[in-house]
Amino acid sequence: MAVVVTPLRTQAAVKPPKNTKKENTQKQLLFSLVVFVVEFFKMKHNSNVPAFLVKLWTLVEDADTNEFICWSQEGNSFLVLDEQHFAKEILPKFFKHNNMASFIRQLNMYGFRKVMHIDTGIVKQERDGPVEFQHPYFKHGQDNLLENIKRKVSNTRPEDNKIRQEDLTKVLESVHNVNSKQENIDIRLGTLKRENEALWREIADLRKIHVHQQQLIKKLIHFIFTLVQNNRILNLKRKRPVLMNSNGKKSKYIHQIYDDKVCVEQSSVNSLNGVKGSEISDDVIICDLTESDVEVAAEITEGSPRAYEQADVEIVEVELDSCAVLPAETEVSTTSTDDMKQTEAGASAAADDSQRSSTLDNSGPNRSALQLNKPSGLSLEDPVKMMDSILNENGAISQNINLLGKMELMDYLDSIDCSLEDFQAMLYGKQFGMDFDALEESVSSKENSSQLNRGKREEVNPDKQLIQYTSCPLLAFLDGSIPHPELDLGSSSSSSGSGSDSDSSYNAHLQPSSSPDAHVAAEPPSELLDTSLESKQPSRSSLIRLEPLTEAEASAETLLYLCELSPAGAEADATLLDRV
Amino acid sequence: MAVVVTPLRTQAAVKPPKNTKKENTQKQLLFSLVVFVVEFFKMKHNSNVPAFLVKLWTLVEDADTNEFICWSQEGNSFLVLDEQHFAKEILPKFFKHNNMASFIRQLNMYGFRKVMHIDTGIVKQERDGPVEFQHPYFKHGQDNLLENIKRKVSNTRPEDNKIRQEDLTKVLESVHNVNSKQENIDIRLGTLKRENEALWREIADLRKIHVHQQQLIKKLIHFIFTLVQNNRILNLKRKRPVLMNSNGKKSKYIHQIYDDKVCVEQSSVNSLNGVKGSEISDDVIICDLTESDVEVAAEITEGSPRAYEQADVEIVEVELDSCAVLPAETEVSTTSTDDMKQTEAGASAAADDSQRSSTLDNSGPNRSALQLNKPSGLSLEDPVKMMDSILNENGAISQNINLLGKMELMDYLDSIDCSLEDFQAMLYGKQFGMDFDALEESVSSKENSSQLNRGKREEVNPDKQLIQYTSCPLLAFLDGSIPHPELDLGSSSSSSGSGSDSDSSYNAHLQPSSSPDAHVAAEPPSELLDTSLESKQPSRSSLIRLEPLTEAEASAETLLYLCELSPAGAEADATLLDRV
DNA sequence: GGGAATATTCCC
DNA sequence: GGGAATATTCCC
Repeated sequence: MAVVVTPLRTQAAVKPPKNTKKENTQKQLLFSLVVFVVEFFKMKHNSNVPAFLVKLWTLVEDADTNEFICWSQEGNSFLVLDEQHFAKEILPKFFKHNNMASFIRQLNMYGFRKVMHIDTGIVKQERDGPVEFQHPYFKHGQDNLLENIKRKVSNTRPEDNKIRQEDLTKVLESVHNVNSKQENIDIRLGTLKRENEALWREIADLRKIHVHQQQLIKKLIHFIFTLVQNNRILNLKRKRPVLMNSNGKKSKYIHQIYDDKVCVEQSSVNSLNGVKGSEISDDVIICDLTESDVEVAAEITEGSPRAYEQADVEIVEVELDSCAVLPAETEVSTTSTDDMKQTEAGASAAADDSQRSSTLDNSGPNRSALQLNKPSGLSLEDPVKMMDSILNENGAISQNINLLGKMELMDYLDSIDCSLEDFQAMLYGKQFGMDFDALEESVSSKENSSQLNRGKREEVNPDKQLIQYTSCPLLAFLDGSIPHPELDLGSSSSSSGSGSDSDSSYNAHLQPSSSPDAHVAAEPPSELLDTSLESKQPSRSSLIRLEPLTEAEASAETLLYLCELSPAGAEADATLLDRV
Repeated sequence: MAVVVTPLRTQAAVKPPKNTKKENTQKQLLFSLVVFVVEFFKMKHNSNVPAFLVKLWTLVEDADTNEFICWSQEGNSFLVLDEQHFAKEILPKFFKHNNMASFIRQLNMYGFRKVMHIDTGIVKQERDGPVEFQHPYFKHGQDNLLENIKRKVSNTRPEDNKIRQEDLTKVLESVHNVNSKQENIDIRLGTLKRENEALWREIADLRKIHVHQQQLIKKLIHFIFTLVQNNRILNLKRKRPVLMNSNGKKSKYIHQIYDDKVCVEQSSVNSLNGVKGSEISDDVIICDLTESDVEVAAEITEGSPRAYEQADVEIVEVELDSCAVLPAETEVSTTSTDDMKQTEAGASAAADDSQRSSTLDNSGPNRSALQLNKPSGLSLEDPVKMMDSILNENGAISQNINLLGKMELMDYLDSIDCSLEDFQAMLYGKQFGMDFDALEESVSSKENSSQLNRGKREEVNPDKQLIQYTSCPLLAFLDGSIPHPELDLGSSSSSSGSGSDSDSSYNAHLQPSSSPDAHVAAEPPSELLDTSLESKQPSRSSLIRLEPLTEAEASAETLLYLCELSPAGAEADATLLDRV
């Protein structure tokens, strides 16, 4: 199959045809003219106006083709009059095709719009009728505007890219958001972790304190129990010989105790003599005593035993702070109870028939004393008063004591006195060899973490501040129980009382709930610690080392042992208790 | 300017030219043939082989053009022999141009490669020499392969898109990663938050316990102090009349105390008689006593005061667990000390000249007793032994007691006995009205959070389990101090002792450090709580309500007050202490 | 009118 | 050889 195609065409664009044989003279001339026009135009406007626009401009301007294509009347659009002939005869002279569609496609490509005539537009859409195209920058006589006409760059791709770009931007934006969120969360996580560690540390501290305190309480109560036992043995000794000496009172008390209740009856109020001033709060009457008053009182108390008129007994109680005698500020509290308790089955059975021969009364009508008046039932009262009342109940029981040998009694009293003083001295003598630097360090680290908490973000409740507790319950106790260290230090001569914080300061930290609310775990910590942020707990190490360690250190270490009783020790203790 | 271009060209592609005037017959024929070939080819292969490939195939196959373009010898490539003539004479018949460059551009566009001849390639690159092109699917006689030849789609855009797509995929991937990370972190954050809340709750609990315990300790020691004071007053009363009765021993002790130390000297070891069995641990000798032994001992103790041969004194101490007399299991410990302490300046000054008339000894060579041998200095010893020693020191002081009026002494002893028994009854009588359901609830919530901890991620240390402490220190104390509830319940007749956990179980939870290590805060919690995870703390509420509340509840509430002393109450207490 | 593939040209 | 702009064709 031999196919020979002879296209007789010209280069419509810039370059002259190379060695085209058999081109006739006319065509070569026309071609040269087109080339010249395009090149001239480009030179004239010094711009890269696309070949299509130059050719179109030339075509419309050319008067020779006005019967097929020409300017409109106003000169802002052009008309194609004979579409068929224009495509087949005119187009090939300028373009590489003879298709009106391709020509229109190019027009559209450069932003030309077909001018729609309202009258003819919809009705006839006449075939072979003239078609009109316009472009804002394609105007008669203004070829300088041509350079503003831009061919549409493939509409899809850039738009697509733009959309993609926008998507990408959004995605990147969200990534950045997520990243910053994550950083925030990381920071919070770190803060929480640090807080958690601090919490665990504090819990460890508190647990140790708890154990210490438990052991201490155990020992204290054990101590008291032992006193009771000693007392009981003495009671046994003194009660057996006097079984027949009965007035019915003793057995009554024993029955009361058998019912295993404590029933404190109304106390009697004694008159006050020689009292310089008094504070009255509820049932408590507190009297200021001068030194002479105390001496008078002591002399009165020193007097020989006198007859006790009342069925209920009263006893003088002198409270002394930290083993020091402060004559000018001595409080003497007096109360009376008629209650007695007996918990020991065997002893009570043995003592069932024993009687109380008489009641003792150490307080006279002219005694200088503080008096505590207890309400009946003694429930739900001020604990201080309660404790005082318990203490004062001691006086209510001193009945059958005269049946015991005087030597034995004095022996026992002295033994109690001695051991109590030992104990007291140990408590106030010296503090423990705790590592207070470590405590301070932990305090400062907690402060750092709290600063982090405040500086960074919400949700970290600044109220959730950690409070450094002293890891030694006895220390804390002393802090709470010695209101005025200077007074204490100045007055205590026998015990090396360590300086300590004021009671109020400590309480401000602890924020103890003032009501006996049982819902301990239900309360959010922030409520518990509302005001604890403001007050800073002063370092205790300086207080601890105020006085050099002396021989009393041995006692201190002993007490430390009391507080840090090992499980083995506790079990040994339990075994002891078990076998008693 | 009139430009007339007359392109004489043919439609190289499919469609026949429409109404092209002045096309000669030959050209129309050729055009028809090309169209036929292309359409025939498409029909034959039923595929859309691009026009360029069909035209090229036709051109190479056509024998008439073999002098310009033809197959190679092997038939897997084609040769363009006369490039100049081929471009100007042959190309226009098939394409809309007469440029060899455009032809080669199309070849490259479809993946054709120029065949480089090694001998001629670099050396001459001869002009007008034949050029050879090949394509794997452009082979002589195999037109069916043509459909495998694909025009390169604009390399830039799809690649660009592909790259963009890859980037987008990566970005989305990272976003997903970040999101999942964030979810994980959120979970951990939630876990940490819950843990934190639990920790805060526990800290609140522990702080309350701490406060409770502190108040309890305060009250206990206050109680003991008051006993001391009472004792001291009695001592004052009994000592003043006997100032001249001196043997020098008393002043020695007073001086020791003035140096504010506790110095316990070596105790004497007494012989053991009538002992059924003995446990020896360190310095402690624990003896099992039969009931008859105790009775014997009691009878011996009940005997009339005898002469005390030793300078140091010994006293019998009987420890009883929870107020119950267990005659078969009574432990009697005996120690001797020569130490006495006096912390009260005024009292000591007044008593400076007082003397110890004699020493008391309750232990005979044939006494059935437990004996505690204390080392000198009594430092760093077992706290149990320490406490025992303190208690036993009570015996060391019972000297001048016989100088006091017998009535007074008995009165005081009974008062102490009564108050102690009251206290004891209160401790064992009834527990507080705490909200134990709330406690249990918090326990279960903590278990939930711990399960979360284990199920989710690393870093959440499973050892960091929270332990529910009883919020009542006295409860905890009772738990720890009553090893065998059934024994206790069975034996204690007077006090309503509440059932409790065994001592060992409780200790397993607390994990108290067995060494007096002062670095409390430095230890990680996991070490503290190593074994505490496994054991579950049984609910205490059932134990608490074992017995209905009786009249003793009043005492219990009183003790509750003791434990929950309000700051105001503490200050009132402090004021009292201050003024004493 | 315009999307899309191919074609042609221009340029590196 | 190939990127890129423009041109042409095809198609919706």
